[in-house]
Parts: sequence; C-alpha cells; structure tokens
Amino acid sequence: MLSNQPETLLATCDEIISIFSRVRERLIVSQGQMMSFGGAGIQEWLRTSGAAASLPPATSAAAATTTPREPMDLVSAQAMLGGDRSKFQEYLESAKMKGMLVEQPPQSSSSLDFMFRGGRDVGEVQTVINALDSIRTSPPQRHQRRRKDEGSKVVTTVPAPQMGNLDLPPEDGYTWRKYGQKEILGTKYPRSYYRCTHQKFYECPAKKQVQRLDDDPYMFEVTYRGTHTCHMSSTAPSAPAPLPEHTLPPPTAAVHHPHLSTSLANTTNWLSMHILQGVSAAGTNSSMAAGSSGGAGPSASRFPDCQLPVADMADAMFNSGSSSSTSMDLIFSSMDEKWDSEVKKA
DNA sequence: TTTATTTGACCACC
DNA sequence: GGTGGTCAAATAAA
Repeated sequence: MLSNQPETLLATCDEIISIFSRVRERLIVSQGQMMSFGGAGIQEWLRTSGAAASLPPATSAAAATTTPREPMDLVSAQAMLGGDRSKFQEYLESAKMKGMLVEQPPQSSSSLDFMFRGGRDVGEVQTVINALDSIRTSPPQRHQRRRKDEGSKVVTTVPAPQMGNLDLPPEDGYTWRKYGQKEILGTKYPRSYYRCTHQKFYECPAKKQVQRLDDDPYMFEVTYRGTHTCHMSSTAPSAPAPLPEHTLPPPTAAVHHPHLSTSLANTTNWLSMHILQGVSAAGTNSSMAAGSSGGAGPSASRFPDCQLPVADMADAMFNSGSSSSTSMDLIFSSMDEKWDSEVKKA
C-alpha cells in the first residue's frame, strides 16, 4: 500500500531511523547496566529500563490464565542462572526480601522449600525449584555428555500435517533444530531429536523427540523436555499455535510462562509503542506530521489507509521467525516490483 | 558464506 | 554389553 505513497514511505523510513537511533543511544547508555545483569542482558534491561511498564497486557491465551504479574521475572532469573549462579541466588534472596518468595514448612514435598506467595502458577514455582536444584548440584563438566534428562517430560500425540512435507512434525509454535536421529529398538520408524533453535544464544534447554507411531504412521508421538528460556522464539509470539493445554509440560511449556510465550510479541509491541510515541513526538516539531491530530492515535490519523504501518514494519522485521523469505523481502517486494516495472518503462 | 541436516561415533545408564 | 541420547564432522541447502 505504501508503494502508492512514496512520500509517506520516506517519512516512515525517517521515523524508523530516528526511533532506532534513539534505541541505539539507550542501548549505549545502558550498556554498563546490561553488563551488570550477567546473562539477563537485554531482557533485564528492557524490564528495568521501563520497557516493562510499557508492555501491553499479555495477549496469549496462556498469559490470560495466569495471575497478574509481580516484578519477579523468572526468565531473567533463569538467564542469570545460566550466566552467574551467585547472581541468581542474590536474585532469589531479593525476591524473598520483597516477600515474593516465602519459605515453606519442612513438610513441603518440593525438593526445596520455597514457594511463591499467592496465586502463582505451578510452572513458575517449579521453575524456581528446578533452578535452585541446579544450584545445589554441581554443573556438568565441559564436554561431558550429560545423563539423560530426568526432568519433567510430557508426551503428546499429534497428527501429521495434511499437506506439505509429511515427514515433518506439525508446527508447535517454536523453532527447532534437529540434532540427531536414531533407530529405536522395536519401532518401525526412527526417532528424531530436536533442540531449541536458540539453544546457544539463550542457553535454552528445551528439547523434543518426535517419533512416528508404528500403528499409525500419520500420527507423531512428540516428547517435550526442558524449559524454553529463549525470548526470541521466532514463531511463538505472534502465532503461538499452542499445544492443547493438557498436553503441555507443566514447567516446560511456554504456556506457563507468559513472559516466555509472549515476550517477543511484547517486545515488538513495546517497540511499536515507542515508535508510535516517537511518531507523536516527532509530529510536534516536524512538518512531516502535518495533519496529525487527535483520533485513535497518531499513526491512525496519519495513515488512514494503512493501519499502523510503522508498527507493522517492526512486526514484520522482528517477528518473522525462520521463514525462508526474509522480512525485508516481504516489506519491499512490492516496491521492487513497482520499481522494476518503472525502470523497464523508462 | 552461513546455516541446517545427516550420520557415525561416543558416552551414560540400565 | 545393549540401548538411547548427544556430539560433531561431513554434507547439503539457501
């Protein structure tokens, strides 16, 4: 649509540049602060720099099932755990001091005697317990192959896709990277092993095993293990495609962690909001914004024909996932076509 | 050139 | 020693 409005497109690009410049400045200013958060990085920075306050309510069904958020951020906590155990312990101590964590009576069945105060879902509590457990146990040595994951696992059966590559398991909202395949004794079909695509960058331990059923080749048995700690699951945020609730691993599925399942959406929305704020701010001292007034919002009034174009661009740029076609291609393909046709005419 | 997949080998567990 | 889970080099694909 923007291809018919080159001036608007130019203005939009300028706005994007302006906003990103401001984001960059904030990143530089906050660099030292980010470093102090160990593994939490930008997640923690976003949270503490006021971004969280700007976050819209979580949009996923999963988030809707949880209680209102308190400042406790287990995602950051887990990230800290990955980067610095002592920091994570400090974090938990801090949480206790703030009354967000309370010690449980000795008869607690949990391996560690902590529990969230009021209204916490089991997944989060379990996450803390797991984290604390891992503090108590010595970390595996480098290059040592770890024992089979004894953590929780959930086995679910899903139908094969009706179209496309029937050998692939259906989408579950996350991006996975295959790291192995094995013939399993007593089964007709091999078992495939997947880990989260973001395992390295986010130390995301989530894994899944996929095996075709012997008696029904059009069904897959999918076993999930581990907790998604990645904030950048490329397909989950905007298209959660959640598993049936009863099939989700209690502490492992994103559905139990609103910050996980919606984090990118939130971040993108946050960015979009700031972009819109930037548009609004720019409009006060820029002739570009002439005609902007009132209405549902600055962008809505400025772009009557295309709703929230800047936000859409941001969504397209940051929310594209592992699609084979790039987001920029998506954005500019129509422009390219128009450009090419006009070049040919000339 | 980068990223993902394949596959044989290695290793922990039973 | 057998089995399942993971690693990592080789290979393929984008």
